[in-house]
Order: sequence, then C-alpha cells, then structure tokens
Amino acid sequence: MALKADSRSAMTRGQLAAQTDCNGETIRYYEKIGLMPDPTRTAAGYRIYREAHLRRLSFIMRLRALGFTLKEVRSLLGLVDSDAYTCGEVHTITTEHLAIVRQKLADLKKMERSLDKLAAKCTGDDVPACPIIDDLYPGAA
Amino acid sequence: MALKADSRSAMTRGQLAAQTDCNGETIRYYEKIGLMPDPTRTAAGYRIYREAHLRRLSFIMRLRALGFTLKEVRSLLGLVDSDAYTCGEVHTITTEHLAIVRQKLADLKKMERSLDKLAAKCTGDDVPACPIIDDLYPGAA
DNA sequence: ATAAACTCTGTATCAACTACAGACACAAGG
DNA sequence: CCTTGTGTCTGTAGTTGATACAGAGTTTAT
Repeated sequence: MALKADSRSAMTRGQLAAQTDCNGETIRYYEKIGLMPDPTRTAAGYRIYREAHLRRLSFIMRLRALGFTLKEVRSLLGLVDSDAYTCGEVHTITTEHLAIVRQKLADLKKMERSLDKLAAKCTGDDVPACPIIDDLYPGAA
Repeated sequence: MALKADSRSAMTRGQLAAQTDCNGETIRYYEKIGLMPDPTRTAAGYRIYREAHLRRLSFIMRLRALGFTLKEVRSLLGLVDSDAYTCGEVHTITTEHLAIVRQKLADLKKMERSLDKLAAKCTGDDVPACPIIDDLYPGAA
C-alpha cells in the first residue's frame, strides 16, 4: 500500500504533475531548489503530496504563466510563508515585473516591425539574391 | 609588433568587440561554436581580425537584435556562406521567425493584461492582506 | 625597467528546466 | 506466485546564449 487510506488528498508525484500541468521532473527540481517543501515519503521512499502541495504548486505555475522568474516566485513565496506580507510588498513585486514585461513587449514590437519591413522587401522568389541579406550583411562573402 | 603594418583593417579582439558592441568573450564563444571563423594569429597567439570578420560579426549582431536564435543565425550564415542562397530561403527563415516573435508578443500581451488587472485590484497599502495573493493562491498558508 | 592593460586558455556559472541511466516498487493479469 | 508494464527513485548531463573568472603570458606606455 503506497498511500495511506486515511488521506483522501494524498497524491504521488505523477498525480500532482497531472493535476498542475507541471512536468514531474520539474516538481523534483522545485523541491531541490527549495520552492516546494520536502514532502513526506512512503516506506519505500515515494513522495506523498497533499492538498497544500497542490495549492502551492498551482500558485507557482500561475506566477510562471504570468512570466515571473523563479527568483520573483521565491520572493512572493517568501512573503506568503512569512505570514506577514503586506499588500504593498506584493504590489511592488507585481508592478516591477509588469514593467519588465512591458519592456520586453516594446523590444519585441520593435523586432516585429523591423522583421515585417524586411520580409516585405523580399520577393521570396527562387533567385540568388535577397534584399534582406543586402540589408543586414552588406558586402556578404 | 602585434599586427602587421600592411593591414590597415587589422584588429585585436578588443577592438572588434568595441566596433561591434559585442562582448569580447562572446566573440571567442562564437568562434568556438563555429559562427565566426578561426582568425589568423600573431606569433604570440593573439587573434587578428579584419574587415570580413567585422562585417560578419555585425551581421550576427543585427540578427541577434532581431531576436534570431543562434540556430537561425547559423542557418542564415550557412546560406550566405554557400554562396547559393535564394531570396525564398531567406524569406522563409525570416517569416518563420516573425511568426515566433508574434507568438511571443501575444503571450506577453496576455501576461501584461493579467498583471495589469491584478495590480489594479491591489491597494498597495501597508495592510496584511492582498487581493493578488487571494487570487493566485487561494487558501494560502 | 616596470607597471598597466590586454589577451591567452580552459573551466565554471547563470536561468529554468528536461532527459536520461540504472535500480527499485507496485498494480494487474494469468 | 510470477511476470509484465508502468511509475518512481537517485544523481548527473544536456540545453541556450552567453558571461566571468583564474592564472599565465604579451604588449604598450611611461
């Protein structure tokens, strides 16, 4: 019997992975770097996860989906774990991250415009010359 | 005398780095992974770069600024080096990359909107509760 | 002559995973 | 009870695109 009968919320790593859409190896990784707590184990050494792990990992996954780095995730978890976070602290991390996202957006938009312009110059034909190369590599080999 | 007097375009690695805004270590790295050709050396082993290296590295830097991966850069360099590229081949790589950029843009925009909504919910005050956490980590510790 | 600045090599580090290899564990079918 | 297939365990290596060293040698400037 791998998981005790008294814990209706008990899960194996694979089950937690399925519930959270997180790769099973990644769970192990988050544990190693201290984002997820060391779970209890069966006699054979299998990890046993419970409701709290599920909620915590879901939180991490949501933050990752919002583009937060693991460092930022760690900060936010630190706040929550401290049980003494303020709205202001969370807001600061969020808006700082938002600024980074907006910067990346601006950079990507610039790339998109340039690429679009380049692609437009191009006939795309089966001819041995290309305005894109002429533009980016003047005097190419 | 490190560099021969007859080559007015000859540069050291540091000089090439300065000309291209590329980190000197990165030049070494590009050489190692085969994007840049092994340059000739002085008797003491110092790399000597010339006009052709400057042009090639500038091309790479432009592609990087457009967000091309090194794999894509390698493909484009391969085409140019083959001396038998067609406009169509270049166009294909460019539009495929453009599609990736647009996908990233879409993802980031989604993140931005979500973050913006979250940040708006938040008072940012010095109070021990935060709607962001309530949203993302229901039932937090 | 000597100090400052540069360059050389190889290796280690970063983010954030992902993918093994080789050994156990466990559940289901016959 | 045995086998087979899947799941899990550990530790380690690989990925991308650099960047940062250490320790030695070279060149340049004073």
